[in-house]
Amino acid sequence: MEAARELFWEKGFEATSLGDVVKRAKANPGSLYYFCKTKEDLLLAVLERYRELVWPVVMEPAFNAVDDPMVRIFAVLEGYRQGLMATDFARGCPIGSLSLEIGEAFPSAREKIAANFDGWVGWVKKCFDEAGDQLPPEVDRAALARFVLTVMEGAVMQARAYHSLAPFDSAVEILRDYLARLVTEAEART
Amino acid sequence: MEAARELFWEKGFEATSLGDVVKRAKANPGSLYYFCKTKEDLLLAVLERYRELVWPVVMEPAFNAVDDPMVRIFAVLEGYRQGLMATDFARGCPIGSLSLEIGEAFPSAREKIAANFDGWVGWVKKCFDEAGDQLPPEVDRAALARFVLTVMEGAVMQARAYHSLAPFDSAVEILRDYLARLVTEAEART
DNA sequence: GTCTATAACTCGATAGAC
DNA sequence: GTCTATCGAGTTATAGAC
Repeated sequence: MEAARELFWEKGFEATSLGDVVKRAKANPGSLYYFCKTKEDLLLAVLERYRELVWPVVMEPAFNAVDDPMVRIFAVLEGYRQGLMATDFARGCPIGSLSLEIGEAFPSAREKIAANFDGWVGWVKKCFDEAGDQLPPEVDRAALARFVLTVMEGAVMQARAYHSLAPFDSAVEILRDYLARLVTEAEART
Repeated sequence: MEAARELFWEKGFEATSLGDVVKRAKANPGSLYYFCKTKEDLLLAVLERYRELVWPVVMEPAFNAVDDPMVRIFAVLEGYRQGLMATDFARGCPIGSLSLEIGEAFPSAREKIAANFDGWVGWVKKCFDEAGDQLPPEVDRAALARFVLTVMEGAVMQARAYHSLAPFDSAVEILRDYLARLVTEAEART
């Protein structure tokens, strides 16, 4: 299962054969079949696993490291930046990649992907909620949190295509500028 | 070739077999092989074709329909919105999808994907350049144009995952708010 | 529950006649 | 240049012994 998660991340779903999975897991085809009837089931299990991992792997480090909730957002994004660097752009956001690859092929997988996005966005929304009156009251915290995900996914995609952190950094910088303008506006209001 | 382009768009690269391609094209395996030795060659040809299509398909309609370069940006984004609706979220940005699916598998394809992104961003940058002093002078037009691509890709990804235009519309709305703030700042400066 | 062996099929790629 | 036929490898999935 962990082997499947790694391989889907590295090579994608279709490009990973069940043979690859059993080989990586040092198991046998029969054992895989015992736990998981089809490749689609394996994908669903992997997506469920990712949902459990988003807090300990992506969010918790940022929440522990940074008190200011508005700054914490950028610690989360910095995590993805580190991931890109550590893998030499070979791996970005596994959910984003699977999202576009799966498309309409497996509706149940698509739902689990949406659930993964919801979980991610939920944590970021918590930050914006916690920020309180640092943001103007009329700003939609949920929409803003989703926008952070939007920017992260688009930025990771381009960084991988170019093998360069420049598109990622420049996107984060513009997001930072936008949030700073919102904060400035909230301050001017008081 | 056109058949391959459609199928890579609909199902992705790995999920499309050369058999699918010859069937869609009503051709024979031998003919495909005559023009294109490998599946990777076919992918490169498709990506090259996309580079030619970005102006007539994506940009030209928006450039013809809208004079104001800052408004034109949103006509481009509206085109993607229409595409999502017309295909019931089955197809988004073909380059974005191929980008994440290919990853490191085919370096030459990765370069062509980056070239596609460059082309797209180039047209949007033209709009910002044309906007002149509607934007503050210190704003980096190239980075801002790339940010529009970032937002579009992230927004299309989520719209497809949720089968809903809401994440797309909300991202575009926030982008619109950001650009409006830049314009307001430029006006205040004069 | 885990192993070996393999069925049933599809894949990309190609040879050789026309 | 386009056809038919097919190779050999790799695919998902499974049966049946241990």
